[in-house]
Amino acid sequence: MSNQIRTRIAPSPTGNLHLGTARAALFNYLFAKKHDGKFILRIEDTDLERSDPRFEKDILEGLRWLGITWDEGPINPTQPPLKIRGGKEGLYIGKFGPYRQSERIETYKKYLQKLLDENKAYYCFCAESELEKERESQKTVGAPPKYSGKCANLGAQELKDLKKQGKKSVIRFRIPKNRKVKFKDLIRGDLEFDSNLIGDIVIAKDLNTPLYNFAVVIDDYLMQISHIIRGEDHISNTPKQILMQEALGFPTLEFAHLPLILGPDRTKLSKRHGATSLNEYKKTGYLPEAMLNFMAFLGWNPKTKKEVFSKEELVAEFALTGVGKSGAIFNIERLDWINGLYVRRMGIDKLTELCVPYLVEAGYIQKIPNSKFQIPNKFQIQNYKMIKTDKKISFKDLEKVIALEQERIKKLSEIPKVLDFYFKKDIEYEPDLLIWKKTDKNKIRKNLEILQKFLESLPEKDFEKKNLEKKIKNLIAKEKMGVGEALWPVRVALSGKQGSPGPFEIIEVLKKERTLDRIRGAILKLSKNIP
RNA sequence: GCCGCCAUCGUCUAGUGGUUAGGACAAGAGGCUUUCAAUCUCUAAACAGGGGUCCGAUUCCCCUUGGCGGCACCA
Repeated sequence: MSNQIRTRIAPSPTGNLHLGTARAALFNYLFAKKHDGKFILRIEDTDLERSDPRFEKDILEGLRWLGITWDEGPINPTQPPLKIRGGKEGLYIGKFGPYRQSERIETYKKYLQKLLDENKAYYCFCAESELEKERESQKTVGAPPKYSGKCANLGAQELKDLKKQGKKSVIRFRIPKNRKVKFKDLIRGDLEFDSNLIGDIVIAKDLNTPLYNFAVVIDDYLMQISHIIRGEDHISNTPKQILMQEALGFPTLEFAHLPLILGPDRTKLSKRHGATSLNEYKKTGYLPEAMLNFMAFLGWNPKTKKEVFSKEELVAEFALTGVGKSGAIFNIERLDWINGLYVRRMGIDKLTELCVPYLVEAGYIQKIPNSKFQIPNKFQIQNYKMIKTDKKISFKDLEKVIALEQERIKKLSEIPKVLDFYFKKDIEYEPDLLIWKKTDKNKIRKNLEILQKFLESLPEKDFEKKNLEKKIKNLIAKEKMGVGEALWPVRVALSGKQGSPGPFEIIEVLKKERTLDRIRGAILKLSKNIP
């Protein structure tokens, strides 16, 4: 069992789920699954000041949204899948909750005491301001900024006195001198650090307040993590952690440092580059499958020409050897492309379901109470009322409307804007937009009038794309109108847009009455516009 | 400043001691078409520089340059 691959993601709940963290989670997940191992989630909330349950919730929900599930954790005592516990907030997703460092303080205390007893760690009473000054002066001399070791060898009496005075202290780990710390990074190869360049690091504020570098070492050991896959920004923490593992008698483990995700200016992706939280992308209407596919290619590639991967395919193909060494710029155009791809491939019922919230938010539709029903093996759907026109719309009709734009949108949030012509009562546009190329205005108006009359004569049931297209095309030929001169103005009259779905498709969803209203409106506009 | 990591089209990248240096996104041109989108075809676009090693380096080594990361009583 000890040979089992076990990976983990260890986010701190001091912010929403960052893209970098999500990608690291994905790589850890893929690596574990590929090798029939376990993937673990551990919330690193040792910094109580900055940690917030809200962020923990965001992290868990984000991972769940992506379909990155963890295989261990405290068992959910209350069966519902997503539940906020009273008192201390926490939540479970599926069967397991996350491990939380804040709940393991006693464990760390034991090991902290052990290091102290063995004189591998010591109390330090230096004030922060003192240390800062020290670092400053070291920098000006060109020396590596590190702790001087002032408190490293305090006598027992001295220590007692300082404690008695109530002087504030922290616990430092004694970094062994003259050590070349070597380790093999699975992505970068052999790496080496000189221990003399590392100062004795603070591993806890006190026995009950461990700090990151210490808690990670303990947990990775106790949770039997086999591979640490994390961002490149942790490379320089690695020698410290290895030295601590040695001091505690823990076996060492494998490391793999991922290239960073960069902003367009090639610096580590951060807020000033725009959205860095996964939930912002979710809100914009990126699909989890697309997000996953996109993130996997940030630093990894399958060495084949295949670009589109499901989660299962990623698991099958993933290998650490396919991970590159240099940072990758977060290229949103590529994300848009791949998201559009997934939008186009999606079943229309599912797509419609996902678009509804955006239409609700835009104030176009609202739920009709008690109209819910279940699609077998799928999800609950319901009917809606269109706010602007005060008409009902069934889920089926809504599907037809969304389908108009399925191949035109890149992300779900675009849907209200491109479909406003359907949900609004009246549309606004410049009369000149009705003019096809350089066609004469009167000609355009005449064409519209011919089409108007023709449509008026048609029964409601003929307002169906295939049928209608044939009939109108016949009419155009018969009247010798010219396809563009006839169809462009109709399309504009119906959509009010430079670009939109075709006129027949729009007519089908708009139906007879609304179609004719709009054509009449267009004719009126053109008449007014004549000098 | 110190330590470390990295370096192929604008971007993500494949690749090799001898290649027309390949693909994708984006860009441009064209086809289809009433518009947009989708789709199809085509075009332009890269081995940071300098030394070695070698018959031969984009590839191996060194240096330079550049970029980035870390250097907390954050993680």
